[in-house]
Amino acid sequence: MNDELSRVFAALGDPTRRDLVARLSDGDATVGDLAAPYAVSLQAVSKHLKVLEEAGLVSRSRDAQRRPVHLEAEVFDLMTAWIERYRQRAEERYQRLDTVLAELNETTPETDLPQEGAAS
Amino acid sequence: MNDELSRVFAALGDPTRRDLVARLSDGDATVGDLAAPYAVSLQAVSKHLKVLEEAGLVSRSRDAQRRPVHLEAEVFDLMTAWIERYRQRAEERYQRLDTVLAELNETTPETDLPQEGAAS
DNA sequence: GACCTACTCAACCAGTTAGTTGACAAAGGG
DNA sequence: CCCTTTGTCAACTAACTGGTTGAGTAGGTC
Repeated sequence: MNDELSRVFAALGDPTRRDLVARLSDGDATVGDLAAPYAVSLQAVSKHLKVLEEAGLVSRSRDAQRRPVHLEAEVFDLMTAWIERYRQRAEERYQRLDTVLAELNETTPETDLPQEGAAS
Repeated sequence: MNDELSRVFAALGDPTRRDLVARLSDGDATVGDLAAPYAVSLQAVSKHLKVLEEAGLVSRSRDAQRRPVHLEAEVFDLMTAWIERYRQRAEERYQRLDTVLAELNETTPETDLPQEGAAS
C-alpha cells in the first residue's frame, strides 16, 4: 500500500470508514461524537480515523482536549479522475465495436455470412 | 467485507488490481496475457482476478482452455455515485459557511471583536 | 491415447488489519 | 491540586491478504 490512490481506495473499502466520511460531510465532529453510534470501542474508531488521515481524506485540529475531525474532499478528485479515465476508455471501445457491428450490418443486410473482402 | 461497495473499493485498493483494470479497459484478455508483465506467479494473478470478479468489476467467459476476462465498467457508477454524493454535501456546507462569513463581514465591517448580541 | 496449454484449487506462510484492554497524556473544572 | 473529559499509545489476538508451490482439470494437438 504505497501510493495515495491505493490508500484512499483501501480506506473506503471499510464500511465503518465510509460511514465516518458520510457523517463528516455534514460537518466537523470530535472523535467521541463520531464513535458514539458504533458498537466498537473509541480506540477502534480512533484507529479508523488515523487510516482516513493517512489517506488524506481527513485532517485533525485542536480545541482544548478535543480533536475535531475535518473532511478533506479534494482527495475524492483523485479517485474520480482514475475511475473516469478507464470508464471512458471502456466506453470508447464499446462505441468502436458498435460502429463496426453497424457497418457490418449495413454492408451485409441480407446475410449473416462473412464477406470475402471483409477484414478478418 | 459484506456489501458490494466495500468489495469494489477494497479491490481497487491494490495497485496490481488497478493495473489489471486499466489494461482491461483496452479490451478483453486471457489470464496468461494479463499475468505476463508482472513479477508474480500466474496463480497470484488468477487470485487477483477472482477478487475483481467477486467485486463485480470483471466477468469471465470460456474459449476452449482460455478464460477471457472482461471489464464490467457499470460498477464504476456505484463508486462515483457514492463519492459525488458526499463531495456535494461537503461543498454545499462550504458554500453555506462562505455565505455566513460574508454576511458577518457585511454587518460588522469596522471591527473584528465579537458583538454582545452575537451567538457564541 | 500421450502430451501440451491454460488455468484453477488446496495448503501453507508471512505480513497486515480490525478489534480488544490497559495505561498514559493533555486540558479544563471543581 | 485532584478529578473528569477526551483522546492517543502499546501490546496482544484472531482473521484476512497476497504471495508461494504442487497437484489437478479442461480442452485442444499430434
